[in-house]
Amino acid sequence: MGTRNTDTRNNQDHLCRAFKALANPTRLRIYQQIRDQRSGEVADSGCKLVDFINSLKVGAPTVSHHLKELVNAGLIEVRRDGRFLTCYLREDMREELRRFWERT
Amino acid sequence: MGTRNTDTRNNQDHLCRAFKALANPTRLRIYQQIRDQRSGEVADSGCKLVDFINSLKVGAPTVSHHLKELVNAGLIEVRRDGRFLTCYLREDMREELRRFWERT
DNA sequence: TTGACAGTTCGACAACTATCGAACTTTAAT
DNA sequence: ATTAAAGTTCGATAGTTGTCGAACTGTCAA
Repeated sequence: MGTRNTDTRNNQDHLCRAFKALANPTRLRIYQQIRDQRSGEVADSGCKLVDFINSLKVGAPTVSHHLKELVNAGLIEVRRDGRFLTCYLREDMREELRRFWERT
Repeated sequence: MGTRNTDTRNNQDHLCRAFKALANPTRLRIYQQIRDQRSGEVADSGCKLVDFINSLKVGAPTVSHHLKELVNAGLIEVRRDGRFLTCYLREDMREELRRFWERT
């Protein structure tokens, strides 16, 4: 014992937190944009946070907050690139979620 | 115009509502149980609501509420079968979500 | 028809969330 | 050194959500 169904339970929480992060329209948009911009012409391009702030209709503090939620859920990661924050997709998480929705 | 990006937008909302429905541990459990019990030995078996009420650690009103959320999100459907409510997975929705997580 | 079980509706309440403006920090350009 | 832009932190507020108990509505079996 000790291990019990810890794996299953953690996995549940894991998935649940991911779904929660995507359960908000603004965050879902941000996530999709990061996902879709990846594999653009410039390799390793990513999305700049400032572009989200300028394009979305919510303020900078709100975008900052949402981004943190996505990071905490393990869906994306953020790196400083000169003056800007750039967002990258976490492929491992994406793969995990893909597996959840796989056909039986 | 008229059509605009209505499709994309609706799709967004659609997905968002699905993720929201799965963003709660109890609801995620219910969904997974329905999904996993489907294709059991007895064809068209489904899960009875009463079993959820007895196995989960939340009360009947709460289970009732959660089930409605899953139905409203289009993830499952519910039919009366004699004295019991039985839950079935909505394969169309599952397919839509599978596509969302597909590899690029 | 009565009783028991299955499930819903309602009102309440605590906890959580999205958003904002204001004030702050950090980074780089001049 | 100044300045400007990028981003964060804080406190407040309005709205949403999960849960419950109590009271209600079926639905079947005896």
